[in-house]
Amino acid sequence: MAGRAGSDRRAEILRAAADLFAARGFHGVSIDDLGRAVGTSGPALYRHFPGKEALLAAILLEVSERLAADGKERAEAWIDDPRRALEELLRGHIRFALTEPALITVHDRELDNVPEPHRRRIRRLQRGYVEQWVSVLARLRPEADPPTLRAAVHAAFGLLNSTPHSAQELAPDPMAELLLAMGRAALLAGD
Amino acid sequence: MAGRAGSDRRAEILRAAADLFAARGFHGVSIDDLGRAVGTSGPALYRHFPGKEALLAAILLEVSERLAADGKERAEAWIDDPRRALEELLRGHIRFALTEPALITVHDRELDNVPEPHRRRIRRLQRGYVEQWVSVLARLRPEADPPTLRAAVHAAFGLLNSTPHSAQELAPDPMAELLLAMGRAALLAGD
DNA sequence: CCCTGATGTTAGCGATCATTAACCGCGGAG
DNA sequence: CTCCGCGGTTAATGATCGCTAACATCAGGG
Repeated sequence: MAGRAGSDRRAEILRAAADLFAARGFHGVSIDDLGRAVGTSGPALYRHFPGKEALLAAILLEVSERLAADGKERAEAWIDDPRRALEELLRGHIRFALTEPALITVHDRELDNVPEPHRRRIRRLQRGYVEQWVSVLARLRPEADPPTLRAAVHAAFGLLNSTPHSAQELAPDPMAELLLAMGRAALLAGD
Repeated sequence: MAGRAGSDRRAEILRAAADLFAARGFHGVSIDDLGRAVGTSGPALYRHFPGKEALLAAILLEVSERLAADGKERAEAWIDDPRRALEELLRGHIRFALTEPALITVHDRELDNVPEPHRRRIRRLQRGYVEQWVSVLARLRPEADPPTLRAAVHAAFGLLNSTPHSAQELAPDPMAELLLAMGRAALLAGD
């Protein structure tokens, strides 16, 4: 099945890189490690990406875009039902975290290693995603001020993103239910 | 015994190392960086620690011990009031996370870089700490099975430990209150 | 049939890394 | 006084790093 090998290569490299970066950290993975993970030599990667940092940037950009787009879609679909919108945001994020643990891990650990041209864009996307959650939550908790809501959303992300590290305790399905219940309760906790 | 002066230096090195490891990751910090952070040259550190990995091991061991000991103390002090025991566990962990963000960060990111003799001990301490929480929580939620409780505790740690990354949104005091409310709600969420 | 672009390979370059070696000032005990 | 060990220095070593150079293979179109 060598049919469509060419264009898949880029995605294959990014996936392998995300797994390795998640497991050992950006600086803990060498170019040769990355090449070996896709069955080539190290320098072969320079035919697809200009450098190691570009790999990381591509991973983070794609993740940030997916999260932001998905969040926007869900929030807008339930624009008049914030309770349901929050539920959908939670489900979407949880599904992503359980499906792509490596991406979630890299996404919230390695931003500092992305060089400046791309870092700003990734930050913007991340901030937009957070604000999506904040604006939904603001309608459910009108008494809370925005800084508190932002901190609460960040804390909830910490809860949801912890899955990759604790992983094997539970099967994906009950884990999703557990995270949903905990995330909802945490975000709606008055005090 | 020259205990005081020598051990000041040691503690100073460990603190600087924790800050750097938290900010840039274990592999992102060089021996020269570590030396510079305490006003000496890089190789001077070998007068106090056998190597870079030993620095990390010492940091993680101390943190794990502090958490485990503190958790045990609080849980046993309220052995007959699990509601209060959970409250105390939460407060203790939150205080630690807010007071020592670098230690918390290194503690849950860098275990894989600790070589084997010490890693096992650190893991044992960490597991003991988790079980402390689980056993308190089990009395508050008798219907839940242990794997679910363990996963819930890990998720709660993710929530509490996210502080260092979101940090500057809120002053420490309201942040502590927010985390307490969210952690309590998340852990007690029936479903 | 060759030319060319895409995608590999190995060799090598300069930088940086963790660690060791060799040396030194100094404070306090005998 | 002397000696010696503690805690520092600079220099050097071998490994590894990201990346570039130079070359190879091969498919397809003219």
